[in-house]
Amino acid sequence: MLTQKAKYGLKALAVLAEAGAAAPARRATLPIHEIAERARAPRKFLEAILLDLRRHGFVDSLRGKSGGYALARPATQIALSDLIRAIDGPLAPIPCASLTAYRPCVDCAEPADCAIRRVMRQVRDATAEILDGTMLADIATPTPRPAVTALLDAVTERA
Amino acid sequence: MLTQKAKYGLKALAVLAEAGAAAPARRATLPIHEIAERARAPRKFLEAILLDLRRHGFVDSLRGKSGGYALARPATQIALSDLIRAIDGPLAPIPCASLTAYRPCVDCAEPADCAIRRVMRQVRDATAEILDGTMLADIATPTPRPAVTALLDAVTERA
DNA sequence: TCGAATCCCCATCATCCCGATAGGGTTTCG
DNA sequence: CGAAACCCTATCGGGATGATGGGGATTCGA
Repeated sequence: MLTQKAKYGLKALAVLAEAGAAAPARRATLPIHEIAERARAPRKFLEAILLDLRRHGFVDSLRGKSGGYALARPATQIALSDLIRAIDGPLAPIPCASLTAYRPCVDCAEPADCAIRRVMRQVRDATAEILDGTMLADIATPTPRPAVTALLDAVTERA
Repeated sequence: MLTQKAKYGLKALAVLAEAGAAAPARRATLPIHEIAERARAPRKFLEAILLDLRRHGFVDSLRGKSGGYALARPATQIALSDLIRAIDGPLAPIPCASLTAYRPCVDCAEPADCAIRRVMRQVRDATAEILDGTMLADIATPTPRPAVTALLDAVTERA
């Protein structure tokens, strides 16, 4: 399960990406109350999340009046997988199926023989492939055009 | 995350499937202490899980002396996806991306426009495809043959 | 220089889930 | 009858989750 925290984090950074796309000249810096409003996230809670994302190097912060948060890198270079890992931890359904944070199971005799691990590794790989390939820029909607998004949705709906 | 509960459940049913494969004549019925031992699961905890799986129709139980649990259907007809859904709930990372248990997000304006939902739907679909296609029989090891499993593992390892 | 806006940090909180155990009731076989 | 098994309910500690509050530090702009 994606936690609410990670979801707010994604939405917040998407907001930043959108603001950046609107004014490509310099990096958009938004104060937290504005991010919170646009992302529909509780202000105080979001604050903790953004602090965390700053420590992880996803955003830069500017203190003092007219301060705020900005993306540390271009939105085309921030993969959702990294973001989610930073907030929620490994993508794999179980630790023994993780590549980035492998930990053996206590209740399994031979990890190499474990069929469950093998299946969960497949799930992890499939998930990682999607999330590695989806950048922040891909989920930031420059300006929502109803006709296009409805069409796109119909396609994904069918899958 | 796959809960420990679901993992024990999978392992327990795999044990049942293995016992059934060893003696294909009639369905194997094993007492819980034996299942617990082979699956390396705490006996009492497993009891609650198997009770639950019975209510969901995955296993039949026999009461009284020389009783036990048996698969309600052939192991080739029980998909991991159904098992996991029964114990852990929806496969989708977020409720609004679930097919079998859709619930709209409170913090999203237009579900149809939500890019996060779209990505998570992809993840869900990929996960479901793997788990729908993997049957209990696929994770039950009839008799472990080290050479073969090592080879298989090398393949999945590379992925 | 002052003050307001902002980020920064810590502590706390209620609630729920997770993993597990205890104890006793009911059924059935031998 | 009695032993072995399933069945059910209650409980419990610990940790994660989703927040909120208060107050300190920093900086811009008037």
